[in-house]
Formats: sequence, structure tokens, C-alpha cells
Amino acid sequence: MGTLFAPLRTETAYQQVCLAIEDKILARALHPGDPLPTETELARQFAVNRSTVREALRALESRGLVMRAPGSKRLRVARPEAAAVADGVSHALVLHQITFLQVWEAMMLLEPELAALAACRRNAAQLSALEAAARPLADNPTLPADQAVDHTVRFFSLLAEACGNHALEIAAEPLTRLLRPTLSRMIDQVPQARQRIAGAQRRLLQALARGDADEAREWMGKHVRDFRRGYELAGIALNARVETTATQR
Amino acid sequence: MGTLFAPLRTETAYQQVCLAIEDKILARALHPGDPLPTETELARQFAVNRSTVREALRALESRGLVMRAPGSKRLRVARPEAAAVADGVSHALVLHQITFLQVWEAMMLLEPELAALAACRRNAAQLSALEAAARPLADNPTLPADQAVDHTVRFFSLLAEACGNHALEIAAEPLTRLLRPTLSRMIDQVPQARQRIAGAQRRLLQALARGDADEAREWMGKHVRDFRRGYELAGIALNARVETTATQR
DNA sequence: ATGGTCGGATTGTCCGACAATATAAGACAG
DNA sequence: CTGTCTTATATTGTCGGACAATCCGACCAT
Repeated sequence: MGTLFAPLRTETAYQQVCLAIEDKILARALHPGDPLPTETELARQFAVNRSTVREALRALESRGLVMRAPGSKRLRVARPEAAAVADGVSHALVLHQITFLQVWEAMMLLEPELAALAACRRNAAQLSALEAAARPLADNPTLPADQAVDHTVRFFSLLAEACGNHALEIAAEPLTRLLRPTLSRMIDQVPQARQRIAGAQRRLLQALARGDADEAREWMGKHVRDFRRGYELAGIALNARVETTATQR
Repeated sequence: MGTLFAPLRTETAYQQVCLAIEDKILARALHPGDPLPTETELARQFAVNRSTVREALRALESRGLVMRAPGSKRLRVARPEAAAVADGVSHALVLHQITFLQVWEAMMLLEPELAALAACRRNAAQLSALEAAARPLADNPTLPADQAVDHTVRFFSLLAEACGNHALEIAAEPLTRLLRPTLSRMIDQVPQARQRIAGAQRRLLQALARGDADEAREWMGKHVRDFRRGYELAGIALNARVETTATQR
């Protein structure tokens, strides 16, 4: 077993540049919001060609470690937002051929506790944002499926945000995202789906407003369980691989 | 509130190329393992310069959607491995200034259930891999802290792998990774830490071997709770921001 | 302060080049 | 025919330079 030599890694120039900048960001030598030096300046400092720097920057950019403010040219140090991270994770899950059942199992585990935490920690703004997200579906029982899905998914995201734990928020976000593609089919084919969702959201909101963690957990459990039943009713195989819609960003 | 216009997005060429390839991969038009066309060929097809293609490829590469086999020139379609995804997530969490307490809270939620699932679903190979990971620490109560950390973390990873749910595995991996940097400090300063860890792992293994989900959940709960106590004993502030070690890849 | 003009700086994209080396093709011995 | 060696070709990594578009800052006039 004791291998004497490890396969030696010769890192290309753009990888080294990428790692160097990444390390500086993670070590907080560069703070989110700070403008990055210009490409020519970086090329000068690393003593490489501008093209090489650019390749490194594209790698950092795609991971959300650097971003540019909308309508701006300059790259700035950033921290990857939940949405960006979730994107990467959900892509990985799709390619790993995750089944709906696995996604559901993970949601069953996370979401109720997440709701319980949110009941204790949500602030007023988050609560009203959640109420706003629930309203369209509650007011209009014949909302087009697309919009119903949007609001359902958004409700989950807002709730995760309200739970006061970024780690859990980021863990949960990809799951709801994977729900989306099949959800509209389900909502279309199961007549009572909209009403069940609206009902669960209403009870959840009441629990959140009261700060009743147990009640919130309870209803989120019912809510997530409903999805599974809905899929069964809609005839969607539970062991079908989850798909993905076109990249949302 | 009602903004009339949305900020219009003009996507640059390399972004379009990147998205085009990404879509093809996610839609399974390109399968993992398939070799990608050469850069010149891609440049021809997209009718852009090779430099532009390269920038797109670097973005895909950094997200693990394409990789090159070691010692190979050609890029191949790949699926992001758990390790790669966890890397991105943990970086995000670090930059979001997650506290140890939040990481611990998330682990408290995930790990016991994950252990329970693993008890039901682990196969023989996974079990023996777990045993092998636990052995060094069990045999040698004075193992250097670094190695003790390695094996502790590895045990978590293997357990996640054995739970039979990729979604949960990928959700849990970043958490244990965030544990690592501070863990060696804790193990060094708390004399009984090694023994507690080894004991918990032993009981967990027994439960896993028997397929006893409840027992596994129970002991994983104790195990994770121990970390918190260990941190308190070591005088590590629970609301300290988690850090990151140099990139591991 | 607001709005308009202008020049320099910066990025996005292109072109062409070359060394290093992986890959494929061919030659050759067993 | 199979396996190994040699050679030629293709491909990538990196470089240098170029140019249009456009963002930024300064300067100016109201």
C-alpha cells in the first residue's frame, strides 16, 4: 500500500493564478466588494500574459468568487450567493442521476426543522416577505401552473433564508430547485394541489407569526409529504431521475 | 414598486459558449466521459476565436462539468464530484462568515439521520471502509492531531457516502470540511477527545453492522454533541467564524 | 447639484505564433 | 499477428499584439 511517490501535479499558469487569487480571497486579504486589479495589472504582477489572467478570472467568476456590478466593467471580489451555489449543486445532483425520491427524502429531513428554526428566528421583514409570496396562490385558486410553481418554490427559499442559518439555507436551496421542473406537471394534473399548497402555506404562516416551532415543523412535514402524494397521484414515477430546466441566473 | 423595465442582459460571447455547452451536458446530449471537441473545432462551430472558447472552457472546468483525465490533453465531459461541489459550498460558507455554531447546528440536524439511513442501506464494502477509517484512531490513542482529524473527517465522508442518498451526501460534505481547520486545535487541547471520538465511532460501527438505525442515530447524536462540548472545553468561541485551510483538491 | 462633452483606461474579442507533448500512424522485430 | 519503437500530426498552453466598444472620471456649462 505504501506508495513511495504521489502523482506529481504540474499546475498550469492559469490554475496557479486562479489559486493565488482564490487563496487571497478566502484568507480575507481581499474583501467582498473590493475591486480586483485590472487584467493588465494582474498580468504584470504574475508576469504572465493577459490571456492567461483572463482564463483564471473566468474560473473564479463562474464560481461566484468575483463578480461585476451590473453595467460595470471592473471585476470585484464577491461572495458566492446562495442562488449561485445552489446552481452548481443542483447541476451536480442532476448529473448524478438523483431520483425524485432522494430529493424528497432530503427535503423531508431538512425542511421541517428549517421551518421550526424559522419560527423562532424570523424577523418581521422576512415574515411579511413570506406572506407576500403566499398571497397570489391563496387569492387565486386558478393561477397558471408556472406562476404557482414560482410562488411555491419562492416560499421555500424565503423560509430557508428566515431560518437564520446560512449553512442550512444553502443546503436546502438546491433541493427546491430540483423540484421545479416536475412540479408544474404535478400541479397541472392534480386538481387539489394548488389548494393543498395554499393551505399548508397558510398554516405555516400562522405558526411562523406566532413563533410556534412545533406547529411549523408539523405543517412543513405535511406540506412536503403532500408533494410525494401529489407525484404519485400525477403518475410521476418516484424513482425517475430529476431533470433540470435551462440555467436560471 | 412596479418597475417597468428589467435590466437588460447582454451576454458576452464566452458566456454564450459556456451556457451552450452546459445546456448540452445537462440535457444529457453529452454524456460524462465523452470527449469534448477540440478547442479549434469548437471555435469553428461557434464561429468565435479559440481564446473565447478557452475562457468558456475554464468556466466549465472550474465547476467540474468538464475534466481532463490525469496526464491527458483532451477535455472530457464529467459530472462534478462530491468533493468538488463541497469545495464550492464550503468556500461560500466561509465567505458568508458562518459561525461554528451554525455548522454544528446543521450537522446536528443532518448527521444523525444520515447515520440512521446508512445503518439500513450500507453495503459490505462501505462498512469495511468505515471500519478501516476508524481503526487507526482506535488502535493508537496518541495519534498526532493531524492524522486524528483526517480520520475523523474521513469517517463522516464515508458515512455520508453509505447513506444511499447523493443529495444528503453532498449536503453534508461541506459541513465536515468546515470542521477540519479548528478540529486539530480542539483535539490537541482536550485530552479525552481522541478517546471520545474513537468510542463513538466504535459504537456507530456496531450499530451499522447490525443495521440498527435507532442506535446509529443515537450515537451519531452523541458524537456530534461531543464536538460542541470539546470546542467549549478547548475555549474556542462557538460564535467564531469558521475559517478555511488552503484549497484541497 | 444637474446634465453634457471628451479623453483615457479597461474589457471583449480577434489574429497569429510557437514550444511542449499527447495521440495517431506507420515501421519493424518477434 | 502482436507488441514495441519511431515518427508525424494534432492539440493545448502561453505568448505578443491589435482594435472596437464602452465604462469612468474629469471637466465644463447651466
